[in-house]
Amino acid sequence: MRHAKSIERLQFPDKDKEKFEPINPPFVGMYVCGPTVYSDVHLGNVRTFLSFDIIYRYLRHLGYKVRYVRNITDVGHLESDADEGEDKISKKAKLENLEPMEIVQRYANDFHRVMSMFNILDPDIEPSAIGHIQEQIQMIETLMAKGLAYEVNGSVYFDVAKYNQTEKYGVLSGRVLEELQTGSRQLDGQEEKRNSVDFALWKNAGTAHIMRWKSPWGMGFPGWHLECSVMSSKYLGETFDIHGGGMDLKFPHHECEIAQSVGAHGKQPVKYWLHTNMLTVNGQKMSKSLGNSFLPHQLVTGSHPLLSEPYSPMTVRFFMLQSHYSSTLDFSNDALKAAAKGYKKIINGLVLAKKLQFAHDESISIDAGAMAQIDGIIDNCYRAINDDFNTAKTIAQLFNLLKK
RNA sequence: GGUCUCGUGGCCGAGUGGCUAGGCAGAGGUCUGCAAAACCUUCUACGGCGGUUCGAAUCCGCCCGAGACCUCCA
Repeated sequence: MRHAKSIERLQFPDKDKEKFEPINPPFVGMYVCGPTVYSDVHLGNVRTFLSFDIIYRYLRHLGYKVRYVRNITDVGHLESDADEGEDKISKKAKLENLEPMEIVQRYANDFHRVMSMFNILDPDIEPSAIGHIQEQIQMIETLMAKGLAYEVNGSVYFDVAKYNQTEKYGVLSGRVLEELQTGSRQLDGQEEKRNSVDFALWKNAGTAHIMRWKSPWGMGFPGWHLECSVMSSKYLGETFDIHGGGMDLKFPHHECEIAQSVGAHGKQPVKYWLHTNMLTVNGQKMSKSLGNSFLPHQLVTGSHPLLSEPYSPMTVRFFMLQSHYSSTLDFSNDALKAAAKGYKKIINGLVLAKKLQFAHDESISIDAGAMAQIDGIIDNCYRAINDDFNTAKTIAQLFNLLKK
């Protein structure tokens, strides 16, 4: 690949850009926080996985041997941080009178269907939290042995204040522990914790709970943040290259992950953190709780009230790639309409270019100037995608190429 | 309330100090029996007020507006 140069820049926690250098080239370890499978994935979720699909594909294109791990969260994600906070899957199972594993299976299947609908490649490993209960218990034991976790009534919490004595909690998201403590709202049912910022590693669960496992602290289930620390280190090592996820996971989820991993292994788990920004609707984040979700099938059928017509998954893919992954992107009918036309244009060009390849004729002299121009634009394409995977810039270059 | 981000032409959306972003829409044109498609040309910018600089959409300050996180969320 003549034009394939190494990625020059990548976004960092401190917002500076640096050259991307894998820890053990040509291998790259990449972990992305996957979905909690308790309901349908919406287009906001899709945007994140699409962004990392591009990154995964591009790294492979450059010749890196990528191991891409994307988890499925099937236990431990609480409705709230309060003691009576219920597991999302468990709640849904009760609601629909189904086995929790039926819920997990149903929405995991749905997730996979949606991923393939958008032509998003499968990860190399897709581990689930339930499949790693033993490893999670082991990590808790390690943290307890180091004095970074404590048990209360069969639940185990991470001691953030203790951790903060030797490490800094909150660096990734720019938080300061003292401010978090004074600024945090008063939540009910937190008497068990020594500190409001402490988070659960293991939650005690009585017989009323349908999802519970045996542990040294009694029957219960693992906390949400723990699975990612456990599974990423198991499959990618204690320090790996890229960790991704939605911006809304930066705090507290990723912050807690760092604390757990540093606490247990004594080193930073991740070299490059990448966070994708939110898909918005009328300027507001698309989220399940706000009720402004667009579901993939609503898009394809055009059945959402805000859509004037159906749009293909590839149109949406194109639409999303016209912005940078770290910017918010507003979802609207007009924007999709424009994307549909633009996408068609670029595909027409691609089809045409493929036809041209079979028309080589030795008798026709090649215009050197035009060739140089085309080479220049192709170079620009690589420069654009190398610049923190800037797909918007890259697409603009592709349109320039089209004109030649 | 605290922390942070953003504010680009009719719409979407790149761009971090000087060099055309791009797409969609609009206008004009080429082609065509008409229409469509395709292609060519082209108009409309940088929230406001100051400051730094030879020069700012780009850096700094203040103001206005929007959003995110702080509590489950990709």
